[in-house]
Amino acid sequence: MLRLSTKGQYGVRAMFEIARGYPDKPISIKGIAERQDVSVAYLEQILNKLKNGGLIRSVKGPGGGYVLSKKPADVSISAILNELEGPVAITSCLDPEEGCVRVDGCVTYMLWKSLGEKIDAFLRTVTLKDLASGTLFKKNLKLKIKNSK
Amino acid sequence: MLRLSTKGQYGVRAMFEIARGYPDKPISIKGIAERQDVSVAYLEQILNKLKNGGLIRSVKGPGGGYVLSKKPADVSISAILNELEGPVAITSCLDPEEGCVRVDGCVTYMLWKSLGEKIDAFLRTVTLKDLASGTLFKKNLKLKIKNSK
DNA sequence: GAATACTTGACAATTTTACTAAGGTATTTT
DNA sequence: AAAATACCTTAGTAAAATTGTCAAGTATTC
Ligand code: FES
Ligand code: FES
Repeated sequence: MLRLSTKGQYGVRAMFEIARGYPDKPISIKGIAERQDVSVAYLEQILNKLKNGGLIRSVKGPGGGYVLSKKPADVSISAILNELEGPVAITSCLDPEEGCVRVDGCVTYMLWKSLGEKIDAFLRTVTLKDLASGTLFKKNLKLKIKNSK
Repeated sequence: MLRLSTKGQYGVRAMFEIARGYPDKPISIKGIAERQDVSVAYLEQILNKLKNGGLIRSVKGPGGGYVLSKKPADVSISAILNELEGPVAITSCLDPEEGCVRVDGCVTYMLWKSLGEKIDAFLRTVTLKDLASGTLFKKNLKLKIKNSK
């Protein structure tokens, strides 16, 4: 359950590739497609959204591609997914564009709200730099050791 | 993003209703349907799964319904969702029934794995008793006060 | 002007979701 | 025994979302 769409997944992987060229080497869609095994046409869609969201900028012509707008340490996974799929909203009741008439007195409202906040809080702490440096793996390892004690 | 299906949502709300009859008052599908605004036919499907998973047992005949197998404090949201929709698996790569050939060297694998673990850890801490007592709201409130300090 | 590479919008196949329908079984009450 | 209550099980289905593809652009460089 709670599956993330491929668009979100591919988007993060594409952003990781683009981060590798920061700050001055544009990364082409073709290059990303090859290294991450995703079709060029699909990536076009995804990168376009990220560009409109201001996370990356594009360089046309030969040698062109995409470049990160901010340094990798300042681009969180939350920001990427937010642009591609909107904010975390476990239920339609929590979606700013939908809402729910039962909110008052609904026993599960706070549950899904809290969960959503926890998820986003985590995603805000992880950046493209973390992906590149493997920080996440180390963090996770530390947690496990702590828990098994 | 990361929407939970209505099946999972309704399932939790149904379990909350059933918890109210614990330990000896069976709650009928019809009653749940009325109080939670969900169709009887759909609930039948959902409760059947929960029954097969051993979370509830059924009492047939007039005055019958469903009863929790364990006390509310011992039934976590994680257990309910697990039965209805399987374990948390942010990507197909993390799904025990699917997997992924790219796992080695994939920079996002640990990211989705960690997120999934965090989500499940949270859902394991929340029980039906918490829903009924509003514990969650208080917990959340405390967190907010702490963070705003 | 030829090659490279991003841009945009439409569209189609597939899968998942969110149910409905219908007939059956078990239990209790009268 | 019969009627009423309530769970049990499978099948089907319409709508929505997902997961892409396709084609015809525009801009830049060499
Ligand atoms: S059903 Fe919408 S808030 Fe609970
Ligand atoms: S793509 Fe499957 S593990 Fe990264």
